[in-house]
Order: sequence, then C-alpha cells, then structure tokens
Amino acid sequence: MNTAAKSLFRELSISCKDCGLGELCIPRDLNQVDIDRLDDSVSHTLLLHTGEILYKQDSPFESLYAVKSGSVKISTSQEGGGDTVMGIYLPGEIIGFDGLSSEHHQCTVSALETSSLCEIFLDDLQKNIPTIFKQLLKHASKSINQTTDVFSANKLSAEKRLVLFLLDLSKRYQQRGYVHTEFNLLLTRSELGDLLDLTPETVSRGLRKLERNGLIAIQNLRYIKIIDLDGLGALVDIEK
Amino acid sequence: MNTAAKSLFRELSISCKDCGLGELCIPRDLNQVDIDRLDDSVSHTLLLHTGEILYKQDSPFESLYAVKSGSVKISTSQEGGGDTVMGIYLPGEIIGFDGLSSEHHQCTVSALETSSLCEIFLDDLQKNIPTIFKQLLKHASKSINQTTDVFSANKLSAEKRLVLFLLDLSKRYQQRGYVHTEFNLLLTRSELGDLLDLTPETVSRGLRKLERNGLIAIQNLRYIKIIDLDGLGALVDIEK
DNA sequence: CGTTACGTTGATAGGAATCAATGAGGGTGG
DNA sequence: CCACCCTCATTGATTCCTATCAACGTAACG
Repeated sequence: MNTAAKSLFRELSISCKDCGLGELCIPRDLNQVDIDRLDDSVSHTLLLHTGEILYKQDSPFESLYAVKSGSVKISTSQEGGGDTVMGIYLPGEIIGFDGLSSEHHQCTVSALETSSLCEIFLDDLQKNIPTIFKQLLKHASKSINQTTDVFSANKLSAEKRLVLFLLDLSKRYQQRGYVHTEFNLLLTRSELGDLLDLTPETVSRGLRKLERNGLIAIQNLRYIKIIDLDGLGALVDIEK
Repeated sequence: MNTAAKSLFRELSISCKDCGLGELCIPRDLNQVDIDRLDDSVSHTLLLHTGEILYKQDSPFESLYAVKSGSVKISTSQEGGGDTVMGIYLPGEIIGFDGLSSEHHQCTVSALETSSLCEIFLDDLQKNIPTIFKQLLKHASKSINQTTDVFSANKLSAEKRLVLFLLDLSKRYQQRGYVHTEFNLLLTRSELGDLLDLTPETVSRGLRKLERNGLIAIQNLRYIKIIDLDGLGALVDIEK
C-alpha cells in the first residue's frame, strides 16, 4: 500500500500561461509579466501513478503543489495504526498547506490515479512576484472553508452525508469542465467511510439505497452515475 | 443576541514591538525595521464587548484580525435557522481567513468576553513588508490543522471528545502563559455541543460524569478546574 | 485456482439523540 | 423587593441510528 518512492518523470513542460486550468489555479488577476515570473517559480514535471506518495506525514515541508490532472487523496495516520482519509483534491486545487505552520506535514498525500502536479517553490515565488501572496492565501482559505463544510456535515444522517459528498464532487467536476453526472469515486467504501465518518457497511447500504430509490446508478462499484440530481438535492434541502 | 454595531474605541495603542504576545503573533523572525513596518499596517484600536460582532457571515471581506486579549467565537448560520459554533480563538491567533477565498466571510465572529483585537490591513502589509506572507500562510495553515484535529476527533465517544476539548484549551492557555488547570469555558452547553457535535444534554452528562469521577470540578457552570490532568490524559490515550 | 482485499447483506447491541420535566440563575418591570 | 419570564442546565425515560459482529459473495492477481 505504501509505495514510498516519489516518481519524477519529465513530461512536456506546459507553462502556466498555456495550462488548461487557467483561472482555476493561481493565475487569476495576474498580468502577462507576472505569469512568466510564475513559470520561473514552478516546476511542471511531477508525475505520480496510482498509490504513489507525494509526501508523507511528519516529513519536512518543502513546497506547495498544484494538482494539474488526476486526483490525490490526503490522509492522516491514526494512533490506532490505520489511515484516515480526509479529503480528495482535483485539478486546480493546491495542496501542502498542512505543512507550513510546523514545517512538517500533518498529512500524507498519495495519488488516486495517474496524476500530474506542479511544484510551487514558495521562496522563489516570494522573490519573483510578491503580489501573489494574496492569491495563495485565498487557496489556503479555500482549504479552510472546505473543512468547514465537512464540519457542518458531520451531524447529519449517514444518507445525507453521502448525498452531500456526491453533490460536492459533482459540483467540483462541473467547475473543471468535466461531466458532472457521472464520475469515479476513486475511493473504496472504507476510505469513503473515513471521509464521512461512517463504517464501510453503512456506506455500502447508503449507496445501495440511493440506487434502489432510482437516484443513482452504481457501475463497477466505484463508478457512479447520477440519475436524479434534483432528487438528491431534495434529500439534503428539505427538513433541515 | 445580535448587537450588530461594532465598537471602536481608542485605547492606548500598543505597538507590535511592545505587545505582550510577541512571538505568538506575527512578529516571529522579523527584524526591527520590519516590525516597525508591521506597525504601519496594523490598527491596534479594536475593542469588542461580550456578544458584540466583529464580522458577520456573508459580509464582504475587509481585513484579517489578530486577537490581542480576551476570546472570540466563530460560528456559521445553518439553513435550519440556528447558529453552529465552530471554534474559539485566543490571544495571538489570527482570524478572518474564512473570507479570503470568496471575498465574503463564511462565518460570523463575536466576542465571548471583552476582547481587544488588531486589524491587519492586508494590502498595506503586502506593500510594506512583502516577506511576511509566509508568516501569514503559516497562520492560515494552523487554522487548517486545527480543523484537522476536530476532524479526527469526531469519531470518538462523547466523553473523549469532551476531554480532548478540555485538554486542548488547557494547552492553549498554557502556551499563552495563563494558568492551564482552571479556566472559563466561555461557551454554553449548547454551544459546546455544536463544537463537539453533541447535544447539550450529552455535554452536561459528560461534564458531570468527569466531575463525579474526581477529574474536574465545575464552579458556576462554566468555570472548570482540572483536578487530575493525567487522569484526563489517560482517558484519551488508552484504548485507541 | 487459491489467496487477498473489497463489497454486500443480515442480526444485534449500544451510545447518543430525543422527548419531557424540573431546577437554577439573571434580568425586567411592577 | 418580589414576581415573572426567559435562557441555560440537569436528570430521567425512551427511541433510533449506526457501529459492530458475522457470513457470504465478488473481483483482482499471482
């Protein structure tokens, strides 16, 4: 499960200004000169295969990373021994903030599928383009707000938590221009349980119930097709 | 409950270099020149009385704030109507990150007791002392890690969640040079329930049980005296 | 084709929510 | 100063949801 090595492959090094993510990533409100400077502070050459680890809990903080394609999961090791999945990150999202305050990462990040990332050299960035720090703070802020959502969700019923997760994923895929009515969960029932604070059994029951009620279709266990988006929304909107 | 007005009183304007918080706040690793520049980017004149609101959910983002003395709570309005307390902040901690990503605050912040705060003008700061942004990112990072803790706590039993909360508060008071064996909870049972994802009844039962077992003493409902710190620690350390 | 991890389904038990009643404190107005 | 109200807190009885335990099915892989 723990492929400790970090794979570094050269690939076509797409510069920030040609990157398809555009405004989803950092280059919001930046002029052309600054985008060129951004390029100088970023390495575009990180490729991770499924299961490979970007950084481990307790390892010293080195850089922030932007997800360019694919997806990664962020998890923490528990005292009991097992891992707990805390979230997944999609293209355009920036990870690594967990390591800033103590200079050591509080979480482990690994690839859920073949993924490419950009490494952001914080000190270079500060030198090259100091006006960008507000942008970075915004991304950090988004991370906070994301956990805020998890926070308010965790007093809901198992079914609602599942629905909220599906709707959140759907929305994030849509923002990135992917189909938002069908996607791969990328997580096992057990990992999903970590994330939503449920047991794998309860996750399974919940998903199958949504399927029985004609709201979703489950294909190959992990691949979800949303059939009745409004119906899902109704499950979490009505009755507080 | 909602004293909408924000009180602005002049008080003796202590500069950052004379502030008792020192390293707990921003001025870590800063030289004298930069601390003077920091002073120019910060207003030291904010005073809030109990219940007064610093900023409201959905209000436009203006500044970050550092808690100088006292304490504030951060909460979000739920669809159902009520508020949910998400955390409390003590001197040296920086708040406002919740508003950065969308330019509008995702939370409401109000004073739990008479408190003084510093307003941090982000744009001035960027102009005056660009090297500071890593410091700010660290504070944002700390906010993230804080929610991380909440996250991993929420699958524990009611009693353990209560104990963890008490120990966390004790540690934070200690870091700030206060007595760490007795302090005011500042929150009602209901607010504590929001924070720990429990009902007020369960909070009450839990605290009274800790009292019966001789681990804590409850004085005036909100004022807690920790009698057996090791005993509390044992409750959360043993058996996963 | 066995081994292993993952997933499903059922039965049961336990912990916290809920419902309900009472008590305690604080503020207000008569 | 007291009666009243309102919020907060406590305590008990009951219900309900989800974890737990257990068995079995399924898919991937060497």
